[in-house]
Amino acid sequence: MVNQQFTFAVHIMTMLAFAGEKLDSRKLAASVNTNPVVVRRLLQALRRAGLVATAAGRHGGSRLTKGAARISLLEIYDAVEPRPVIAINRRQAARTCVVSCNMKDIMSCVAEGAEGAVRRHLRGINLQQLLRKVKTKPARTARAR
Amino acid sequence: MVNQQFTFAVHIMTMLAFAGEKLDSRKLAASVNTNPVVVRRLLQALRRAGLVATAAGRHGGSRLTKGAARISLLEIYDAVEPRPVIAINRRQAARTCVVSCNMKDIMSCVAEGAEGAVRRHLRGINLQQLLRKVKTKPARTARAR
DNA sequence: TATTTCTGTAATAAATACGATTACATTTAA
DNA sequence: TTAAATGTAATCGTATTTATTACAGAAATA
Repeated sequence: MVNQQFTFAVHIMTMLAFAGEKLDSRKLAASVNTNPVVVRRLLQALRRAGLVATAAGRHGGSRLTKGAARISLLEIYDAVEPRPVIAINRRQAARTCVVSCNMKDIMSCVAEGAEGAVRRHLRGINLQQLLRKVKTKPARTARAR
Repeated sequence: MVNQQFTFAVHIMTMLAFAGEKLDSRKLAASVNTNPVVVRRLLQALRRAGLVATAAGRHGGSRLTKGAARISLLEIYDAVEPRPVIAINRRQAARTCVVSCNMKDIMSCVAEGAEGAVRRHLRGINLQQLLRKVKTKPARTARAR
């Protein structure tokens, strides 16, 4: 299964931005269609990144710590620390093969470039932009697929 | 387990470019440090993309169909069809939640942008550039990690 | 032509990653 | 004090990925 933590986290953040008030993990989980514990784990990561604040106990829940316009998708991306965009071969190189010995460095360079490209893309998008797309489109127009 | 097909494929292609001659799946597998069958499956994908030609039978093996300078990493990327850079939530949306109903479209847009950024990056790198890095650096200077 | 050495590919096993769930201690409001 | 939340560890089930085995087919060569 593909790692969906980033998607889940963006969904959670969008929900919090849209609601503009404290939401508990049960409500967030219902929207994402997953388990509250999964949401709480992601909220923990978002909290560590300073993006949300959480109140424990009765009537607890989480809210954003700053305005949606000031939160970029890159911040969310870094908060959940997803796997690299391009995985490199982690196993031992074949010592007798020049190519094999150099592949790790070569692919690391390629992977870093790709990672940077994704990061630049995400840095250019903020939560408020996503919010506008939610408000623009009523729920009943949701497409299949 | 993380998908390493792209890394494996680039390694294979770099080997073929470096060798400049037909190599069999056993030799390629030794360099990548994996099983010959894994290599043959990747060669099948590369063959379908027209990047390599394979001879069956005794003294068989694979070689590049064109010069390293004319093969971009994007072609290799497309040949192995890796998973999307950013996975989107595939499950049902919560019909009563406006945000939930819009998230798939919103994230698809974000994911497509990220995919495009990676593709542009890979399009700008060709096999010959990787080859130069191999030739520049002798095997004994390979670093740990 | 028989043998050897490759490839192609299916089938299956093993390792790993991911998300779901259960459980329970802790916190806070009422 | 109780109810309703969070925090977090532990475990399970499933999906994904790679490794391995097995064997049929192809081509070179003795």
